[in-house]
Formats: sequence, structure tokens, C-alpha cells
Amino acid sequence: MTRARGITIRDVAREAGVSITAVSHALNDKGTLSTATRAHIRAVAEQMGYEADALARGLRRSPMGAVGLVLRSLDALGDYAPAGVDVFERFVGAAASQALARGLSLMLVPDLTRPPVPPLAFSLDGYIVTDPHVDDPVIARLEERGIPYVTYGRPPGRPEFTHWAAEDDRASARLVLTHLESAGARSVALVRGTDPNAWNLGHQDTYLGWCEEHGSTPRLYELPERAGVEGGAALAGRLVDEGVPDAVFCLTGRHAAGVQQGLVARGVRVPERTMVVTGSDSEHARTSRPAISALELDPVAGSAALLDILQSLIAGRPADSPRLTRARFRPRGSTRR
Amino acid sequence: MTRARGITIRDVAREAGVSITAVSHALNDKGTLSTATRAHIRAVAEQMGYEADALARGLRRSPMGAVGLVLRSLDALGDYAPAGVDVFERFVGAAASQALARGLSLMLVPDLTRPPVPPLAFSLDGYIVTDPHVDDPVIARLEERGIPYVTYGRPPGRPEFTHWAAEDDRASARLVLTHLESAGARSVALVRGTDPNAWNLGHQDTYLGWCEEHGSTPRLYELPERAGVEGGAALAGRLVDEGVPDAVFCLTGRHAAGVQQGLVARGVRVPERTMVVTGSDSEHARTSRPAISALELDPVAGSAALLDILQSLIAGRPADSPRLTRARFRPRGSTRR
DNA sequence: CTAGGAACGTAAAACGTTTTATGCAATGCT
DNA sequence: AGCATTGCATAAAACGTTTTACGTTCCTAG
Repeated sequence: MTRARGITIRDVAREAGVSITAVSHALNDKGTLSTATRAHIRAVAEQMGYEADALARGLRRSPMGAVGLVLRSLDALGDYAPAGVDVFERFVGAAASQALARGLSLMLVPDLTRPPVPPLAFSLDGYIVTDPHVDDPVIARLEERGIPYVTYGRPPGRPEFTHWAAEDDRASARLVLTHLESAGARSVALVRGTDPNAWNLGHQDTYLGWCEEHGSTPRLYELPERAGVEGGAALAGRLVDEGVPDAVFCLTGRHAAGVQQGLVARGVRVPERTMVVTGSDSEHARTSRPAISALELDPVAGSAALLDILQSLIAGRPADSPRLTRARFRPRGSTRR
Repeated sequence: MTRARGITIRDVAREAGVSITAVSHALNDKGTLSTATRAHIRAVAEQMGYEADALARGLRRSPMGAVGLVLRSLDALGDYAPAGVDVFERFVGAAASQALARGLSLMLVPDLTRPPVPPLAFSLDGYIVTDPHVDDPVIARLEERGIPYVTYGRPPGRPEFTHWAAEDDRASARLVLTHLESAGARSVALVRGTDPNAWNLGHQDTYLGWCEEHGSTPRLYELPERAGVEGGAALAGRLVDEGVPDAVFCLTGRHAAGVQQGLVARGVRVPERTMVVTGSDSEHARTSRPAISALELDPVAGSAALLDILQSLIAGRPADSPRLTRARFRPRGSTRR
């Protein structure tokens, strides 16, 4: 496949009767050309529909007008089209809209650390990395190349790094607990995952604080993220044995679906006897019976913040970061009394 | 911003004690090097972590491993972050998954015909264009540059062009009309957008055919896509004045939400007095009261088909196209009798 | 003993820009 | 008059590859 070439700087130079240097300078406001020459060259270029070739230009280290997006969580899953993981799709869509609105192109890039490395990967102006790991190799490579990046979710173990945006997990935990409280819940159990990430830890802290304020005994359960729906269903047994709380707050959508399923199977009615809420909305939460109330991230606000920070970084300006976004609470049948 | 450069072919050549030509040939299986030299060079390159620079390589016309995605419909909306237009977000997400799964990067590109043209735009290997217009200038530019492309939605007025995938709009319009019919509707109004794309035109054709078959008088309304919810609400006035039909089929989710809102505000009960359906599901449709029945596209199947075709095109192989995908109908409160 | 190939490498041109270093008038200053 | 300065424009180098065209060396057939 040989691409047809467009009009080159040489064509414009010939047409305008000047050197290619003159054309370059005229179009980029460099050098010392007379106003007349500059105007003339511009007119000719405009009329010919000249567009500088990005590749050639990029070869000389100028910005590409494009930023990359690496979805770390998907890389980990190993499957790029996982069923029902719509957080991913929504974030991509939102980031795309936001980038386009700023006149930037957004490029979705597969894992940078596994060959074959996507050819354009290291030629982009900057990167958004979602859910970075501890000592993330993707981030290591970006730093090695001196490519600016921002992260969605705070990079674990990097207190000095501030170029991130994330959901305000403390605020959103409050949102859930307040809702449950106003629906009459006194005792609330928390089911969190086992990954030591900001998501699990932040919610847990807030939960414990809330319990203390309300003089209620904390009931904290840990369930590995990958235990999925079955894990949740199994946990329901323990919940029943140890006394059904007024509400169960599961940080993971699949756990919530499983817990509710397990409770109902054991004759515990939802939402009449106990309520169920999840911290991350998903297809599972929406299609459960009753539908499970959920926190819904705000990928639009998140990606907008990230692009603001990234643009500052690329331009070498100080960035207003970190930035927190607010989740929305979606009340559904599982908490409707 | 000056990017830090990585290891170049020159570094590898020096290290391996050969010419840069040798390195290039060894790594690209060209030329006539001995197996030993080839292996040696490869080993050195591997060990040094050499990755050819995509920009320099692209300058010599080789594939970039990246395809572009132009969302024509978003260009038409004029707003790149329209609230609740989740068809786009879903399609983008799906296309991204599919591209990544094939080892391709996907680049989201703003309108190619309005300056500033995104720098990398004409350096990509191929394009997916969604909802092309009649005589679409974006497509004209791609053809001018000889860049292969596929379209999501058949390009109107181009019977000879086959490199597209689309929802089978005739089938899905049938799906909606049949559903309405079995719910007792005799007279159905169609509200379409003003973009002259296959989506609007195909549904309109099917609708007109259906009216003829059923001896019912067509009632066709055109509303600019960007009129949004307000436009729909305003249209409801006309619908009432001209006689409330048994059902209103709006191709756009936001129009549907507006129409229903406008009807209800004028005392027309939904679904008792008239039903409302939309051709594209959206947040607006789901959160309306009652929730609006909708067609749900299958962006995963669609984008998979498109990438298959595009990869064939890029490789110069014959493509298996066009391809049709099926939409699902989601009955909700607005058509439940 | 030599012409004609293989077999293996490399030099150099090309890709389309940007940038650095000059060149050459014309002008200003002593 | 001679020298520095300014104003304008360009030549050439660089960016990192791929590709074309050319050299070697060595073998083999005549």
C-alpha cells in the first residue's frame, strides 16, 4: 500500500517562487521574512491547500496534536472485548469526546510493554494511563522517553506524583451511606475487594468513620475481586449466619449481584428486609432483580480534568492537579422501600 | 517540548559492527544477508531494546499500525461532548476493543475538512467513517489521498461502493413497526433527522413502504439532529395540532425524549393514548418517564465487521463486504399497554 | 586464466519537514 | 571611504528510516 502524497512544501516553494525555507518560516512565524513575502507565501499555500506532513514534521520534534490512551485494567484482563465491562467503553467514549473538543486526536494504544509495540506509540505528545499498577512498567517506559502523562486513578506508591484525576471515593462513600441512612438503615455491612488500592482503602476508611460517628459496629468483609458473583453468593451465607444487617454495601458490582442473589435465595427479601448497594455500576447491577442501586462514575468530568492537566504538561505550564470528580448515585429497586 | 529519543538504527549498527542498511534489512527480512549476520543483528537489536521510529519509517511509506475513526454524526452535532449521546460512546468503545484485539491502534480524529486538520490524519493506514453524508467531503479527501476506508452506515448515493457495514435498518424499522402494530397502533408518525445519511433515509423508506402496505397515511417529520430535546418538545405541539397518532417513532433518542415530554405536558398520556419509540437508545430514552422503548445497536458486531473489511483493504485482499448487523428491540414503558 | 555469476554488504539517495548557519544587499556610523 | 549593522532570503544539515544501486569477494564454468 503506497499512500498518495499530498502537496509538499517544495511544490508551494516552486509556485511562490521562493525557497522551501521561506515557506516553512512563513507558515510557522519563524525567521525574518518581510511581511509582503510572508503574506504572499501564505496566500499561495492556502490556495494550493497545502498541509504540512505530520510525519516529516514530527521527525523534527514538534507536537503531533495527538495523545495516547492506555487502558491498564484491560491489559491486565488480557481480553480487549470483555462482556459487560462498560466502565471501559464509557471512559473511552468520554475521553474521545473531550479530546476532540480540544482539537486533539486521541489514540488508543495497546499495552506498551509487550511486543509488537504499536509503531506510533512513542511519537505522541502525551498519555493518559488508567488504573496504573504499583511500579507500572508502562509508566516506566513513558518516563524513560520523557513523554508527559497523567493517570486516571492515583498511581499507588507514588506520593510525589500529582498529575492524576480520580473519583473522590470518600465523597462517594458518604453519598451511599447517607442514602442508606435516610432509607432507614442503622447497621451497614461493607464488602470490599482484596486489592490494596485507593478505591478499597478510601471507601473502607470512610465507612469506618461513619460507623464510629453513628455508634454502629462495623462489619467488614473482604472478598477477592475475581471471586465474582459466586463469591458474593457464598458470602451471603455468612451474612445471614452472623445476622442480616439493614444494608450491604459492596464495592464491586459483581459481588453485589452475587450477595443479593444469595440473600434472596435464602429467603431474605430485598429491599424489604435488607438493602443492597454497589460502588461500581455494571450490567450485572442493572439487570439484577431488583436492580441494584449503584454509584456511577463520571467519566466525562474525569477525562476533561485529565486532558486539562495533560495539556498544561505538554505546554510546559504548571498543572492544576490532582483533581477529584464526583460520582452520581443511582437509586434503584434494591434500596427503594 | 522536545521528546527524548530512543535507540536508533545507527546505535544498533555501531553496536553490531555493521551498516545501518544491514540492520534495516535484517529486521525487515529484506536484502541478501547471511543467516548468521541476520541473527546476530537481531540479537543485538533485541538486547538493546531497539524499536524503529514510526515517524521516520512512515516517511518512507510503510504502514503505521493505526487506523482512524471519524464520527461524522458528532461533527454534525457540532458538540463533541453531547450529553447522553451514548450511541457514539458505545461505538467508540467497541471499535477500540476490536482494534486493540487486532493489535491496531485506533485514533479518533475530528472533522477532516475543517482546519486545523489534525496533523497525523493523513498518515494513518485506513479509516472508519461513521454515518457518511451524501457527497461527503471527508470521504472525498480520503479518496483524494488514496487512503482506504470503510463506513458504518452505507454512504448514500454510492451504489458501487461496498466497503461498509451497517445495522440492517430495514429489518430494525420492521421490528419497531411490527411491535407497534401488535400493540394496536394503526397510524404511526416518523420523526427523522435532517442529515442525509443512510440511517435517516433507510428508515424513512421502510416506513413509507410499511404505510403503503397498511393503507395508512404517512406522517413524516424532519427535525435537525441538533434541535435535541427542546426540538422534540416543540414538535409535540404540531403532532397534537395535526391529530395525535397511535404511535411516534423517533429516530433520535433525544427527539423521542422531547416529543414524549411535550406530549405528556399537553395532556397526551403515554403509552395509553399514544406510544413513543426511538431508533437509537440513549440515556435520555432510559431515564424518561415512562422509559422509552428503543432499538439498541450492536456496535461490537458492527465494529468487528468494519475492522475485518478495513484490514483486508489495507492488505490489498478482497474484502467480504458489505455486512449487516442486527439491532435488538428493547420494549419499555412507553409502548407497554 | 578469465568471464560471469552468486553471495554478502554497504554507500548514498530519498521521504518532507524544521532549524542552523550563512550570504548578500542596502543602510548607518565614524 | 571603510566598517559594522540591519533586513531579507537561502543553502545545507539534520531528523531516523527504507530502498536503490553499487562493490566486493569468492566460486565455477569455459
